[in-house]
This record gives sequence, C-alpha cells and structure tokens, in this order.
Amino acid sequence: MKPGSTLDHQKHDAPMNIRLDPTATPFNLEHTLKCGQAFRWAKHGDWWYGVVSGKIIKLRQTPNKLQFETFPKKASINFVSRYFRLDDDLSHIYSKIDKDRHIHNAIRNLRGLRILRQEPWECLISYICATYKNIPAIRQMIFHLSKRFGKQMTLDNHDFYTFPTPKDLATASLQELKSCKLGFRAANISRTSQIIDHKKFDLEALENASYERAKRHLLSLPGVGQKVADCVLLFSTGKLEAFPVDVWMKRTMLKSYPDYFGKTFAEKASGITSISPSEYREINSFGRKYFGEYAGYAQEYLFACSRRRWQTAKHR
DNA sequence: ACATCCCCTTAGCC
DNA sequence: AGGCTAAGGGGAT
Repeated sequence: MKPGSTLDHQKHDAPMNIRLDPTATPFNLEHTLKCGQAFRWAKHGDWWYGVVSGKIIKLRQTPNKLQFETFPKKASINFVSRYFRLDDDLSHIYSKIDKDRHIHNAIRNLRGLRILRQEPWECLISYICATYKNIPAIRQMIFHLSKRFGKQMTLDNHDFYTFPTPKDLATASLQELKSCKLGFRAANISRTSQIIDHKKFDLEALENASYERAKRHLLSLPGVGQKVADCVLLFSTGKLEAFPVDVWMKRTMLKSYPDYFGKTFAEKASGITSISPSEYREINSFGRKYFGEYAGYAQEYLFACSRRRWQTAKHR
C-alpha cells in the first residue's frame, strides 16, 4: 500500500480494535477508569476521553472488544494495551489474591478492573497533589495545572490539555502554581519538578529497580511520603506488590481484618481521619505479606469496593 | 443558608 | 521514636 493513498487515509481515521476474550482477558473499562487511580478521564456520551503521552485517547468497550482512536497522532494497539496492562494475567492474579470473603466479594463486584501503567512523571505530580485532598478536588488541581501549563487540543467539541513537562513546572513561579489551587503542595511540586528537570532523579530507572530501592529513592522527593511513593510505584512503575494505605484503606482493613491487628488498634475503626507512621507500616506490611506479590491489585479492589459501597449508601 | 468536618498525607517540631 | 500540629480549598453533611 502506498502511503497517502485514500485507503491508507481511511485506515488512519478508523477506530482501532483490541479483541477481548472475557474469559482469557477480563477487562472492564468503566471500573478501571472510575476506581480513583487516574484523575484525567471523563466520559462524554458513550466514549471515554483522556490524555496520555500528549495524545487524546478516546475509547469505549463493547462485549468483546476495546475500540479506540487517538489524536493528533495515531497510537498503536501496543500503546493502549500497555497503558491498560492488558498483558496482566488477571485470572492468575485473582487466584493468588482471592484469600477470603472480603477480597472475594470485591473481585466479584469489580471483575476486569486493571491497574494502569500511567506515566511516572504525571503520576508522581498527581499523587503529590492528592495529599490530604478528596478525589474531585485532585481532579480540579490537575485540570488547572494542565490548562495553565499544558498545550490545548480540541476533539469532538471538547478541550483537552497535555500534562505540563518537568520544565514547565520547574520554571513556573510559586504564585503561578498556587493559582492552580495547589495550596501548600505548590512548594513541593515546584521543588520536585526542579529535581526531575535538572536530571537529579531518574524516574525511568524506577521500573527496573526493586520495590524497596525504588521506594527509598522516591521518598527522597519533597512531598513524597509512604502513601504517595506506594501509589507511584503501583500505578506507574508496575510494582504490583505495593500496597498504598490511605484513610479509606485503614478503615476497610481494620473492619475486615480486625483479628490481624492489635485489639486497641482495631477498636477505633470508624471515625478515623489520620494514619500514624507506625499504623502505615503495620497495615502495609500485613497487606503485602497476606496478599503476596499482587498485593497492589488486592488493595485497589478493596479500596474501590469500599468507596463504591459508600457512594451507593450515600444516595439513599 | 451556614458552619463544620473531611479529604487516597507530609514534614517539621518536640 | 512516635505523637502532635499546621497546611488550600472544595466537597459533603
């Protein structure tokens, strides 16, 4: 086929398909994008829209395929497949983490939810923003940052913005950052961006480092503590054993697994609004030991399930 | 309407 | 070591 021919052009504009066999490749786009791991996806009509690697991705799922288009540049099936971790053997992962009725129930409700492979840089900044914020507010901050510092693109009458580069945020003034409603996080975003921009920290190297080494390294960045480090490791560098613990997870874990924690520790499961460093260590190491090498998947299913219960309870 | 609490926490202080 | 506290501002009640 000659480049530039009519057929070639049509092929370029046609949506691409990834075949999904529900038994061999369980996948649920809705669960994956709504569970709270990524903050920049929105549904317009039947389609989900997001920006990854400077491209708008538009996609929807039918019973046995994932249909997508990307703009302005065409992306490969491999690119989408990698982002959604379609190579993860979910059935195998389920068999490894399905240890009791709590996680069993979460898997039953959220079958097909996949951990994403987000870009480390965007994921890092997103979770520094996430410190002590609720999910709608996090989405707001990231939207403001992208609108202020990213490049605008338009598709189907919706505006999108690329995520700012390390240089964009490293050279922004504190005032400009604060105008994105970052609050006290602005200083951490600024310092961390400068470290990344000046090549004092190699985010790409995390992928090939062990969980422990990668985590220790991440903890050296301003605004990155235990929780943020575990989220970056799980959601962007493929460390599936990472087990982030936030207030939701603390409540969920103490409620579902009280026998594994000290009595006084477990008694005050409700009304929890904070986590001490020792509590983080205790819940995190329990989760990692109990669920094993795919503890991160267990975490995300329990997290999403408990949030979903709360969401539905709220509306009655 | 309006106050108050909460939020996928971190870092600095003691 | 580990407990206490402050830190935007929007969402939820």
